[in-house]
Amino acid sequence: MLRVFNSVETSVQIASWNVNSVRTRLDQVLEWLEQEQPDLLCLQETKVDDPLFPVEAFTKAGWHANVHGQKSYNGVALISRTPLNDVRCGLIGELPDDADAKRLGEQKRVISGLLDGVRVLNLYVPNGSNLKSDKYTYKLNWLACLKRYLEAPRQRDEPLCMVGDFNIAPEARDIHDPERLTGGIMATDAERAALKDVLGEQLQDIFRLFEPDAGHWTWWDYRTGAWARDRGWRIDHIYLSEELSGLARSCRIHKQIRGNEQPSDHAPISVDLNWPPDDDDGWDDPDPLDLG
DNA sequence: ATGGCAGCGTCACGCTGA
Repeated sequence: MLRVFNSVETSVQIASWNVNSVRTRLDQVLEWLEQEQPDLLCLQETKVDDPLFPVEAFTKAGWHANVHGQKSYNGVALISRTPLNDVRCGLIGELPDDADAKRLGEQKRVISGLLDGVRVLNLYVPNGSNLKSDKYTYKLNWLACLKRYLEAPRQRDEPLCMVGDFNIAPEARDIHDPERLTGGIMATDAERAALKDVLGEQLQDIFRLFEPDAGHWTWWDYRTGAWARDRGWRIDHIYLSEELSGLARSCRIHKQIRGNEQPSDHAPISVDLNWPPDDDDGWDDPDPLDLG
């Protein structure tokens, strides 16, 4: 819920976590919510059909759950302290009679809702498998569809917080071994260009506003002892539209969660925003870079 | 160059993820 720091300053925390099965990770998710108390947690890879989603466990703990899932694969959810407004599932609905969008919507990868007037868009971008796979083409098509979705007038008018598992490392500094891995899946020029196209001039990778260095990862492969060797990728991101990016106080990767017993292969990420903006207190807003 | 680990569905192992 909104935390009041003084009479005029409020803050909202939005988080994202690919949990790799919400049922297997349920206790860890509830524990993290209890500790961190975000206003909204966006989940990806819930891997469960809606009737089997453990809604009650969240309700009992005082959370609201909006779900958009499927059996075994994909699946996204919004877990919030207060009810969200105008929850929408999928990219379709904004692109009338678009067969391509409908086909891409068969996989449950998108859910969004309004939190205090901010459109929070929770994404699970396709992985793409390998460069020769049909899934790779699907990934690029999916990103092109997302771009058109964001360009629709209704989307452009709302302050946007776009979060999730993007399955793309935007730059060399987002991979533990860029020399070896650049050009492979999650690090091709085509994927990076498609993501840049989605972002346009308006959406900022908010983690990079606070941390320019390499060595900050959100995903560590289960195999090859990647976690023990800290060989990771930064593929989970938070993007903010122009009116929000100046209000970010911090952006954190909750790395220690990857060290849990039976962990997800992803760590949560979160952003703290001064929201709603305070514009009538007679003081200049502090530079968020000075607060890191 | 390849596989490795984990979860799912369904009960021995193939599919998928990243």
